[in-house]
Amino acid sequence: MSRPTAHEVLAAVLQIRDGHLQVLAWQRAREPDAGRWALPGGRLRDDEDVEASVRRQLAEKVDVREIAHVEQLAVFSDPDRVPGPRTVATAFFGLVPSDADPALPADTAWHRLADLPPTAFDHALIVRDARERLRAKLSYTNLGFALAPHEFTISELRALYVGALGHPVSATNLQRVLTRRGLLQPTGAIAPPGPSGGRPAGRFRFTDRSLRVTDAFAVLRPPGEVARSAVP
Amino acid sequence: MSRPTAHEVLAAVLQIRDGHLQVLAWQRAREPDAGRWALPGGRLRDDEDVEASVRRQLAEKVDVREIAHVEQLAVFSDPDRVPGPRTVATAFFGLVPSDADPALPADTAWHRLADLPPTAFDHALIVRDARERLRAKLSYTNLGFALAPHEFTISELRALYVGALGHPVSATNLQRVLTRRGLLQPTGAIAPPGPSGGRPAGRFRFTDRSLRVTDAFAVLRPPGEVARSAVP
DNA sequence: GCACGTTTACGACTCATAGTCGAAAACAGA
DNA sequence: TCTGTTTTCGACTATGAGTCGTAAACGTGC
Repeated sequence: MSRPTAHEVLAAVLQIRDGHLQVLAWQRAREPDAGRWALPGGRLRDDEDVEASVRRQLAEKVDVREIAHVEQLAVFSDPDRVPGPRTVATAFFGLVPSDADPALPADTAWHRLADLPPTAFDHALIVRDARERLRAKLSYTNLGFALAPHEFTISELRALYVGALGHPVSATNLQRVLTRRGLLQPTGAIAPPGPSGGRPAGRFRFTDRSLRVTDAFAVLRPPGEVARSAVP
Repeated sequence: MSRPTAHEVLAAVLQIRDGHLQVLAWQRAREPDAGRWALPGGRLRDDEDVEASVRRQLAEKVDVREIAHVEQLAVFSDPDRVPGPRTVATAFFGLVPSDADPALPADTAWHRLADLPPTAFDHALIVRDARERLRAKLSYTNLGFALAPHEFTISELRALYVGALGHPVSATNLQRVLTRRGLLQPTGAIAPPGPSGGRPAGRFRFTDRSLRVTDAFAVLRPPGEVARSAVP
């Protein structure tokens, strides 16, 4: 009754580079959509689930050890989303810390989201969803850890948040809020001052490098709890 | 290279009934997993995307007009999640307002999440994810609208939140927070008092019956904005 | 060395939001 | 009319967040 339906995975891997949010893409050499930029991914194999599949396929483009966070985004299943056999895609979103600069194949490059070249198929939708997910989760999780190096100064962290959110962020409040919620720790180390001098900045790290959600509505959390629960 | 992979959709439809969170399920008559309870769903057709598919298949179990909210949950893709041909499932989660009591087929019934009968395949995982999604979204969205009737008293609304969250909720704070964020409106109407008397309660409604997110980290929203953005 | 510009750190003040408590209002039933 | 119930609403307090200003710690040029 049905023609064969393939299943693929795709990943929008984001990183703050040069203060701007960028996405990893490769340029298609063959039709359809030759010359356009596509997200890493490919067909789901019989012996792997979608998480394993996206990690395997990302490994073909970058050193997966550089990827600090990967999560499911959504399913894209429009019957005509790609030409040829019907293909349902599970989209993922990944984050690479700003200090990583993984080696890339010749056809692969980073592109600013604000200045994206022509993209293949419906991949621009996936990139848009990934950006929205990132912006939302920065607000109620510790997801900043996946954008930041292991150690950083508050100024550096602020620059990452500005790049990801696209609007000014107060360094004082950022530090206070993250500290109060127990997400941030001073390392004791001191960063060397910049070229134009200035007081040397203290270095910090995130206490957790796995996703944690913080509170929203205080009313709606169990009474007496501090509301800081881990997420699998 | 690959054996055929089917794609199905499944939905965990939740409702607060008798003050408890319940899920819609039907009892399988045939093997595999005969006698166990399964979520509504079925195979994805060639001409529909997953959203259309889940709505079509839910319509076989309930009046879809009663379903106030549906959203994607996650993909379940373990190669052995079901016996037989490999099947990747896109799981959804749906909400039915507490005043709806849709007619159900003979094999279909509501079950309390706290007291779930044996479930088929990996459907218990989907139910668990749905509950977690509901609890989280109640805290930073207006998702309560999908649990509540069009009009309700604060006490009724509080009971719904208690049922969904599983812990006590302050009626005063619930009203104040929802009102402050512009999610709640008094209708002017007055509800009749209960059997044991008491002051008649004012009736309220949600200003929006589509999903809206409210703020989390105030630091991380654009300066000067009230942070109340619609979500598609 | 010393003044100057620069950058970070941090305390002080103020406003907004949330948690708690208790009194008053509005009903039913005896 | 009195009592018990339920809802409503104000007052008070605690905490979190926004803003500002000043001090600390550097490099540079004189």
